[in-house]
Amino acid sequence: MSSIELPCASEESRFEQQRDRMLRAAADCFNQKGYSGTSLKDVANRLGLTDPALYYYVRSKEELVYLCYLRAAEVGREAMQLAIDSGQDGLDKVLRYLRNHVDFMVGERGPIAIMSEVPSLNSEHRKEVLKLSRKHSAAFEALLEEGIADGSIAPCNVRMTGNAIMGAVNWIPKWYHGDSAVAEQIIEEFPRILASGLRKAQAQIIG
Amino acid sequence: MSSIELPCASEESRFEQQRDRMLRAAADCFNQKGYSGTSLKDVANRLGLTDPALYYYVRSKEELVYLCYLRAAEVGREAMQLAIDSGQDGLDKVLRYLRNHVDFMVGERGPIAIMSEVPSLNSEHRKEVLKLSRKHSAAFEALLEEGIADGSIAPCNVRMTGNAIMGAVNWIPKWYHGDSAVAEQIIEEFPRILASGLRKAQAQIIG
DNA sequence: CAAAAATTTTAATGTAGATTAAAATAATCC
DNA sequence: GGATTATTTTAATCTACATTAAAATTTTTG
Repeated sequence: MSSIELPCASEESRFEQQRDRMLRAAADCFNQKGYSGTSLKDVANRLGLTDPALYYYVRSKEELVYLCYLRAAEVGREAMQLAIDSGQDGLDKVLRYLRNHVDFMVGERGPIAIMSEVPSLNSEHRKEVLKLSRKHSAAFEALLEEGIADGSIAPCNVRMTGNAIMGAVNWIPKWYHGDSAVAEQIIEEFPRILASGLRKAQAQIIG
Repeated sequence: MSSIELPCASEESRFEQQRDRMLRAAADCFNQKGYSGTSLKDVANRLGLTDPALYYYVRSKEELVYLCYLRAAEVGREAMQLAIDSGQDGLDKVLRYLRNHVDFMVGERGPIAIMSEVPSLNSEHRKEVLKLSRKHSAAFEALLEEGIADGSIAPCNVRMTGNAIMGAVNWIPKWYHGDSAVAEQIIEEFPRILASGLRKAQAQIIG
């Protein structure tokens, strides 16, 4: 109730916004130049800042990486939740999750940092990130189980299958560099290939 | 012409052997502790050496990484060649390649370094590694094309499909840590899932 | 517009870890 | 076994960042 602009919940504070810009710049640097190849200066410069300015937003480079990974985990979680909420059967949810996640990665939520340097996080941060990561894997495996139970997905080793698919997804930032035409191809082809596989359907005897 | 033991081609020199041990130790460290998280001391200690000893085998840490990546590329190339030589149709070659590559990664040729830090290589090394990498991708895509042509693989966007599958494979060292029971599961499940996909085969009308 | 708070800068410090040099040990060879 | 070569070590640099401190600027607010 007012003409006064209070930093209401719906509108992020300038601080939050800047910090998010920073995290995305950092994610982009890490993905493109590698972790050891990107200095705080690189990240700062991309924002038109000088390196010490970043310390207004994070305590350390370690925390910068940590926050990038938290952000990555959060995006994955959202993609998952959306899929769970809107999907029909197990397979449909899996495919929706894939589409959502890829959509986020290559779209306005990206870039998202590849979690290549989890081991260099400090013990506390590492534990938390690993926990989120495992939780996400478990959720994905649960979708697979669901699909197997409801008959939409063929029986499989869900652990390995999950690893395979998550690997394909996690690797995307390695080769995707912002070309939106390619983004569409990813979104089109990934769910298709993972759902149907390479093998050409044959006229087959159903046992 | 002699009873003198020349370091013949078939038997690697002690130097070569030690160097290879070093590269594998380094790959393992990089995969497990991350690039920035592993110092030369870490690698050296794992071999029962002290850090400066490594400089007898490589000029620099950069070269160490470079050699790890060359080795990774070579293993991939061998897996590919083996598959090309022994496979029947396109799909069969693809699956053999997958099996071979995974076999190597988790077996006596491993561990193999994830190529996470290509961007931190110097310009010359980076170019060479990228060239090998692209060559390998191209070879894989060629197998897909072959399969599509001979009818063993369903038509697809080979670029994206290749990226997806290579991603799944490249990510393995992130979560595989030497458990041989798991190794068997990988070898069993990866080719299956990538060939057949998630979807449960339905009784279908063949168009 | 002045004062307070927020944000960024310039300049200085610190340090881990890569690298080098020189010496020591171990292996090889005649 | 003594000399030569190969390998590793200890001890000493060197440097690229990350980080901190203090000052300057910009933004907000009453």
